[in-house]
Amino acid sequence: MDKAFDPRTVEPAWRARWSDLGIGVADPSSSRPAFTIALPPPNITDVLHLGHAMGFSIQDTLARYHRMRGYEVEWCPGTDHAAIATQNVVERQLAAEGTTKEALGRANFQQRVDAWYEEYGGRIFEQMRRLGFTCDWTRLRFTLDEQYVRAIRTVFKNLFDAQLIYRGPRIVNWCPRCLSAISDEEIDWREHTDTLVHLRYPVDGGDDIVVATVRPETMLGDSAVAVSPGDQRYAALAGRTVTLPLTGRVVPIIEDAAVRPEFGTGALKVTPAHDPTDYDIGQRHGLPMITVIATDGTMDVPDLPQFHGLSVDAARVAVTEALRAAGAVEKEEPYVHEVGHCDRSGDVLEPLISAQWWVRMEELSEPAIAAVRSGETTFHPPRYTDVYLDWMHRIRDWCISRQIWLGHAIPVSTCANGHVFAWIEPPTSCPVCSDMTLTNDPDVLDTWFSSALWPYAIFGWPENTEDLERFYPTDVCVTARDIIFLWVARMIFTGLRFTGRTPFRDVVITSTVQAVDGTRMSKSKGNGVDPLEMIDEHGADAVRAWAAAVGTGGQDVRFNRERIESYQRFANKIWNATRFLVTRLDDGSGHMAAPASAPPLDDLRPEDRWMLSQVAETVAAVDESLRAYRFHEALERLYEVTWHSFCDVYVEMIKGRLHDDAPAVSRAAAAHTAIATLDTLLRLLHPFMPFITEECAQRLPDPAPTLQRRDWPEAAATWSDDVAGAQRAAVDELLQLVQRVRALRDENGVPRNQRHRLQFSGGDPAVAREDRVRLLTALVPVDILDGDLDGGVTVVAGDLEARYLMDGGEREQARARRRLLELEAAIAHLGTQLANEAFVARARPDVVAAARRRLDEARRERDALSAGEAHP
RNA sequence: GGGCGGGUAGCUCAGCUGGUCAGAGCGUCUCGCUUACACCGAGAAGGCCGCGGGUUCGAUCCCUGCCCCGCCCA
Repeated sequence: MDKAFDPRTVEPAWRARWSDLGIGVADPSSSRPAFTIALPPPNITDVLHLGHAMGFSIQDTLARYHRMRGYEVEWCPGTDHAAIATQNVVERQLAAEGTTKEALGRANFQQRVDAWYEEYGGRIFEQMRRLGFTCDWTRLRFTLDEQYVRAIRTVFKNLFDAQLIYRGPRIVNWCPRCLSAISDEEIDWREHTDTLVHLRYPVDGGDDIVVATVRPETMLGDSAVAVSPGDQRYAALAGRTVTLPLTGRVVPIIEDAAVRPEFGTGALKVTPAHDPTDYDIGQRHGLPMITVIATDGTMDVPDLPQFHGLSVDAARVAVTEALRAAGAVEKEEPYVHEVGHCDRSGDVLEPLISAQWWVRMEELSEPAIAAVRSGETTFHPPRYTDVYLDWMHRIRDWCISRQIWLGHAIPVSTCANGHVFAWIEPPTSCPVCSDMTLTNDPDVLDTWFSSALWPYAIFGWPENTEDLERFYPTDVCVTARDIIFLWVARMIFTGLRFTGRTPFRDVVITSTVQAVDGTRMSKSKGNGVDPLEMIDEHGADAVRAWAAAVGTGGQDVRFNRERIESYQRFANKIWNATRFLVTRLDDGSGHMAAPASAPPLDDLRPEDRWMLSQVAETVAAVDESLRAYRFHEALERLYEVTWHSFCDVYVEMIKGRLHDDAPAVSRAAAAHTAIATLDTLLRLLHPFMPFITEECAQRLPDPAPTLQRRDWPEAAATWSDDVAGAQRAAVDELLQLVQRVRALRDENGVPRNQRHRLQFSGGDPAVAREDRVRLLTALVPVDILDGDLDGGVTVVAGDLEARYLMDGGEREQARARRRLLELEAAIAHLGTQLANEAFVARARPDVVAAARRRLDEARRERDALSAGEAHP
C-alpha cells in the first residue's frame, strides 16, 4: 500500500465495480423488505452544486446503510424538464444568435430545446457518479417521458372531472418578460427604494382625501378609495365619492378591514386589476376591475394617449408629473419596501388579472394536513411540521397554467359547440357532441404540477406495475427546505388523492449551504463553490463526509474547506491504520492473516476488551443516530472512536504484541481484536465514506467483493459483558494517568530520548499489575520501578497513584501545586453544595451521590499530592 | 407586520428532556522526523455559553424582555 491515500487512483475502480455488480439496481422480485427513495429530480439545465452534493450524499448514505441491513433498495433518479428555466436558457442562446423563438416557430424551437436536453441533460448525473452514488440508473426517469406524460394527464383529467380544476380570471403574478403567470413560490423578493407619493383626491361636495402609493401610475385604474372601518379621521367621508384627477372617473370611498390605518395616510387607493390586496377588496365590494397595464408591461390606456404604450417605469414618472401639474401631489418621500421579481428572468412582476387554470385546494389540503398531523409523514427536524401545516392551512388555489411554449400542454379541448373537456389521449372528436373541430388550450402546465406526481409516476402509475406495488410509498424524501411548499406539500396531497397513501414516511430537510461570508451562494456573485473541484482536491469521501457532518439539522451552514480537509485527513488516517495492520499481519498476498480460529475470551488482554467494548457501544450508537437521521452524530462518533480510541490508543498499545516474536497466544488475540475492530468500523463508516472503506476492507482476511454485500455490523454479546466493562474502566483509569504523566513530561521539556522512571501503586483491580506495566510503557517512555513510592512528583488517577522521577524538580512541583489549587477549589465547591440541605434534600439521589464521590476522589488525590510534596 | 432559526474558544460548529457541559476540528504556542500515518504524534494556552430580569437547591440549557444576524410568510 502507498504511504498516503490517493483518492484519484482509488475512486474510478470502485465506481466501476459498483456499477459492474449492479449495486444500485433493485430487484422487485426479491424477498427483502423494500427501502425506497425518489431522488428529487434536479433541473435538467443545471450542474451539480453543493446543495445537490449534500442532499444526494445523504440519500446515498441512507441507501448504502439499508442495503447492508438487508433491504431491497430502490433509489430512483430522474430529471425535471424545468420548463421556464430551459426556455429561458434557449431563448438566451437564440438572442445571442440574433433571433427569437417567434422567428423560429414552435417546431424549430422545440428542436433547439431537444438539442439542449441532448447536450446538457444528464450532466448532473455524470457528476453524481463522481461521488459514488448508487442510484438505480436502470430506472432513470424524465418528466417528459411518454409514460410520465400519461400520468400527468390522468391526474389532470381526474381533477378536472371532479371540478377541482377550473379556469377563471384572477389576479396573478405576471412576468412581462416570460409573458407568463408565476406562482407565489417563484417570486424573488428584493428590497427597493422607491418614492411614496401622497395624492390628494377631491371629495365630491367639498373636502378631500389623501392617499399614499408607490405606484402612482396605477391610479389610472383606481376604482375606489378605501379606509379602515371606524377610522374617525374618515368617518364623515365614507360613502361619498371622489373624482379622480386625470381620468375624471368618479369612484366611491369605501370601508374595508384590509386597510391598515397606520400606514401612509390611512386611506388606500384601490386598483383591483393591479394589486393582490386591492383585488380582494374589489371582490368584496363588487368594484370594477380596470386594466391599465398590458401583459407586456406597458400602459394600456387608449383613452389617455399621453400615457398609452409607455413602460410602467416611464408611466410612473409621467403620471406623477401630470398629477403634480394638476396640484394633486401632496408630498413625496423615499420609501424602502420589498418588490417581487421573477426568479427566472429577474424582471419586476406585474400583478394583473388574467384567465388561468387553477386547482381548488380546500378539499385536497385536508387529508394532507391530517397525514402530517397523525405522523403518517414526519418531518426531520420536527419544527418543519409547523412550517408545513401553517402553509397548508392558509393555502390558496394553485395557479397551474403557464403561458410559455415549453412544457406539458394543458390537456383540455373545446369543440365548436362550446363543450370543454379534459383528455388523456389526444381526442379527435368531442365526447359530448362528437364535433370534430376541436381547439386545444394554448397553455402549458406549471412544472411543479408534474413534479407533484414524482414518487408514484416514476414507478409507472397509473398502471399498477410491479415496481409501484413493490417500491411505493417511498420511505424518505431528502430535500431542501425552500421547496417544502413548492414540492413536498404537493406530492403529499396528490399522493394521498391518487394512491391513497402519503408518498413518504419521513421528510428530511437538509441544511442550506451558504458561502464563506454567510451569504447565499450565487453565480452572479461568484462566491459559489464547485463540488467537482472539491472532489478533485480532497476526494469524494471527504466531500460526502462533510455533507453528512453538516447536512442534517436543517440549519444554514457556512461552507468551510477546512471541514472537508479534516475528513480527507481522516481518510488518510484510516488508510494508514490499515496499512500498519497489513504489514504486521501480512499473509503474503497483501491481506491480513486472521488467526485460525477466534481466540477464547480468556486470551484477550484488558486493552482488547477495552477496544471491543467501545466498538459494541459505537455499533449501537451509530445505529440509533442513523435511524433518527442524525448523521452528524453518527459520523462524529465514528471519527472519535476510529481516530482516538483505535489509532491513537489501541494500536499503540498492541504494537509490541504484533511482533513476529511475540507470544503466539497474545499475538493472536491482538490480531483478532484489531481485525474485528477495523472490520466493524469500516462497515459502519462505509455509507459515509464508501471509497476508502472499500479499499481498506479489501486488505482484511477473506474480503467480500464489496462492503455493500456485507451485513451491517452487530456487536457480539461478549464485547460488552461485565468483564469487558470492568476492564474498560480500569484501562480508562490508566489512560488518565498516562495523560498526566505526558503533560508533566512535556511541560518540563523532557527530551523524548531521555527515559524517566515511574513508580506506581494501587489501581483498579480489574487489571493485573503486569498488564498495567506493559500498557504504561507502551504509551509513555518510562521504566517502571518496583518498590514503595518514594520521591519524585506525585500523579494520581482514580485508585492509581504514581511517582514520576525526573531530573530538575522545580516546574514539576509547580505543576503539582497548581493541581492542588484546582483540587482545593473543587473540594470547597462540592463541600458547600453538599452542605446545602436543600440540595441534598431535593436534587436527584444519583446527582448527590456523584457529588459525594467526586468530593471523595478530590480529597484522596489532594492527600496523595500533599503527602508526595514531602518527598521531593 | 407575523413566524421560524441562530448569536458557545481567534475561525467554523457540536452540546441544551436543567446537576463533571464548558467540548471538537481548524488556527496559535511548546516539544518530537519513536519504521502505520508530518495529510502525523504528545502537550499547552484560549470562553462573564449575546445582554437584563425571573423560575429553581442549582441554568449555556426552562420562562420573559431587549439587542444583533439569517430565512420564510404577508
